[in-house]
Amino acid sequence: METVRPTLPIKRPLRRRSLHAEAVETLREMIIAGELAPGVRLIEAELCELFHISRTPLREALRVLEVEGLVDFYPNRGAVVSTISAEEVVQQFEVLANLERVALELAMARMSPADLARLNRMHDRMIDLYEAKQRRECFQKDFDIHNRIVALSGNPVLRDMHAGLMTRSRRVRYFALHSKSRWSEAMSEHQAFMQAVNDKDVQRASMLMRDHVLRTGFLVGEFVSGRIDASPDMLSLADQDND
Amino acid sequence: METVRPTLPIKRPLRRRSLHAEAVETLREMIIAGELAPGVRLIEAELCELFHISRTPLREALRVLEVEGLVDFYPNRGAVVSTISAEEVVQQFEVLANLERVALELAMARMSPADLARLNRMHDRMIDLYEAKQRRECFQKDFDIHNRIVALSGNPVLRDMHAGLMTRSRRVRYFALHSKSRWSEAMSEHQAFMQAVNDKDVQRASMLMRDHVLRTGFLVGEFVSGRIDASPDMLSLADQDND
DNA sequence: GATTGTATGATTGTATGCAATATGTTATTA
DNA sequence: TAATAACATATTGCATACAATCATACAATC
Repeated sequence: METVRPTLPIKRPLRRRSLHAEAVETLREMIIAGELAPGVRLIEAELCELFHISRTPLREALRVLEVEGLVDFYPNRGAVVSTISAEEVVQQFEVLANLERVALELAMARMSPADLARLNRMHDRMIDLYEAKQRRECFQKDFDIHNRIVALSGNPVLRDMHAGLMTRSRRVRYFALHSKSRWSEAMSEHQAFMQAVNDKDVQRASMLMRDHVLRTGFLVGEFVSGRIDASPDMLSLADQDND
Repeated sequence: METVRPTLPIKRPLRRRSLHAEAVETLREMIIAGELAPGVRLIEAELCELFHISRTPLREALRVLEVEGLVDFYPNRGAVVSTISAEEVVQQFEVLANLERVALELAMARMSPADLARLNRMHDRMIDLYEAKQRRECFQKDFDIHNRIVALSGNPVLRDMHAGLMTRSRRVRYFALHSKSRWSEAMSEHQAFMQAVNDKDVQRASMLMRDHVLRTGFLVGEFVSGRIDASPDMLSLADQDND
């Protein structure tokens, strides 16, 4: 029999992360933020200089982003930030909508009363922010609520899949709430499915959730395809930067 | 008006693929086939020698497989073939089941009568193979039917996501049909949802599909966790190799 | 004038070498 | 003897160098 030695609790993350991992993260953020716009060529030498790393870890980072769908490779000609067509946006949101629908079904079956109470608080807080016209914070809370519901599904595979799809569509997602009318519409939809959640009406709640996300996707798709353009109705998130 | 010149048909791919892409594909197949078992250490130098390539493209390949979930990296200590816990199997199948449920809903809304006819033919063929005890072929047809339904959803994003999840779970999936009783049960479930499909009962069909896949996942999970082991009921696919 | 051939520079694809880190073994000390 | 230290080895992380490929410009040809 072996002596049971006390081991260190868990390997401390505290590790200097690898250069390629840093590069992945930074590039991903730059792409999502639009700092690297769709279609932009990613020339290895330039990025190497920017990050002060060599091509080896940089190339590994680009491969990762390729699998994630943020970068397209053209053999022997390099990488570009992937473009998203309106069609693909709609397809992504169709999947996203159904993932969230399923997530809500699972969440309603699994979450505790405390979880539900917290979700209601998040929702109420979002409505407050809406009424206070705190657009940026409201937008963030909306985002948090969706992610929270996915987390409450209790399925990490589902969560990861959802997160991956969100990453790919986040670049264009904020378009959806650029219109005041859509904003209020979205709030109503949230009200509706939260009502169903509290009524324990799984069928109704999950359908309302799906349709809510589908509607968002439809509008984002319209925007991307240029059928909706800047109008007096538009409001920018940027003009809230000074708070 | 321009003269209509005969143009070359379509852009031929005809490109020599890169070493890293070849490595990804080969390694992926080796892992899925179980040739590289879960937990096996992947030492770069060894794989380089095996493939006759240098470490640079090999490392890129490993990064891709990491994102795909087939390989785990331990910083400064290398890569191993990822292991799948019973818990994760169940989670994967829970998502897979719901993706196929959604796929069937969409497919039923979108597919043509010809598509439906073809699906019915595939199903009938599978049943024939089952009754002829052509296990390997029946298994393959089952697989094809599921993939066909996902394709009929008309959503490439959904298709890719499904394919990715299938890749990760395919390593253990064949366990599911190792039992004769499960095999016949699975055929009944196929019969049932195909009946609902032909009845245009979307709700019923999609639920039957989901439950069919969930049940498969449950059994695979039991198998992986060791609660089901080799029994007289088991039948191997291998003993059909000589056909 | 449009097409084809050729040269040049830019960029990617791959191989290799060195430094950093982890693991295992032996020596040392309390 | 148990713990620690010191060293040796194996392996990864990264940087660099070279080869292959592509884009562009310009000359040659019909």
